[in-house]
Amino acid sequence: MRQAGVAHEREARVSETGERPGRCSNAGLRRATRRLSQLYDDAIAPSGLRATQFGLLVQLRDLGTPTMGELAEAMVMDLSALGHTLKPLARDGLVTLAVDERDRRQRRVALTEAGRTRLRAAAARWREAQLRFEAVFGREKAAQLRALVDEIASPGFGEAFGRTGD
Amino acid sequence: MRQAGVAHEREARVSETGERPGRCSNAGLRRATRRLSQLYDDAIAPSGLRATQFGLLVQLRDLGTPTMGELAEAMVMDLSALGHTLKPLARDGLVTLAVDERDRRQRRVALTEAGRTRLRAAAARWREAQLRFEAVFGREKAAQLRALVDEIASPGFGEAFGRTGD
DNA sequence: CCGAATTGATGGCATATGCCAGCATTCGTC
DNA sequence: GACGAATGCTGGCATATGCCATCAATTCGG
Repeated sequence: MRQAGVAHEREARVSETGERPGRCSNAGLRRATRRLSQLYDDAIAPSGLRATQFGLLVQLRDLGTPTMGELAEAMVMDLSALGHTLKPLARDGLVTLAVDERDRRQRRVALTEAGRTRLRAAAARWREAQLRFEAVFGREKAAQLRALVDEIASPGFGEAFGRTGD
Repeated sequence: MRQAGVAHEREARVSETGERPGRCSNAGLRRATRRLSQLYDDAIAPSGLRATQFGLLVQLRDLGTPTMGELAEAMVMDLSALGHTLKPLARDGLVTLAVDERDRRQRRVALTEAGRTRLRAAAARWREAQLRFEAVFGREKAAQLRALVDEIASPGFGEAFGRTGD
């Protein structure tokens, strides 16, 4: 029952245009992400992968042998962040980085056999977590949520918002 | 490097029960969070706060002088993670940690005047980002999204999902 | 009141993420 | 073909997060 009565205090000062923003979408998303990551992590951890790493490997499997840049874009992740994130996976022999001979600036990322094996093991646990989530939250709402976040993650959204950096 | 026969494999093995989980909700949420955090960060950064810190300070303002545990729960954050996150804020004099005299195990977190000032400055920028997000994404969908993530972040959800750790 | 169990927070370690400053490589141009 | 601009990635630094081991303080039994 805690955070029920705090909503009104900051409504007062946003009256000129009538545009009253709701609570922070970003903060809400982060909270939900922390919770959900913990739930998926608990489920996947025994396989030796974090939920985040699992997601990365899935994306990698789907893309084949993308360059770091391509993978970063697909993950909606900063290039350097991707590099850091790949390090423990490379160290453990789940992925490899290889210079692209066509363009030696680029690195091609690839799943190793060990990576595929690990991914399969994690996938079984992931599926349980996913089904459980959909059961508890509701398949309908889960689908709605995915549609909404996918739109935000889509390349077009960033530009529409006014990204100047790309 | 073989990669044939990878795409269909996950379709094939989920037929027994007919429950075919969709794409990973967790991964989707993370992608969206990265994107949105970047957008809010870009907007808020000039005030000297990260979007995450801003959210934390807002929560702190709303709670008053909670203990670390209370604040962590409200943020859906691990207690130690909260401790780490507070460190730069305390270092910069935006928040204080004080032993609770009633129970000396507990630390009470509080916003300093500098913290309130910084928060106000950031809030102006936040509001622009928030309005822009709602304009681009749609107020309706933004509201839907917040409702969905708030439910996931709510205390009840974690338990319903089968939290064993609490 | 003492010692054991419990609770609240910290410190160490590891991953997750992002920004910026290089470095290497390629591309374009003259 | 040399040179400067553009591109792709790595490394250093800082925050974001979480787990576990530990320490400190409180509570509980007896």
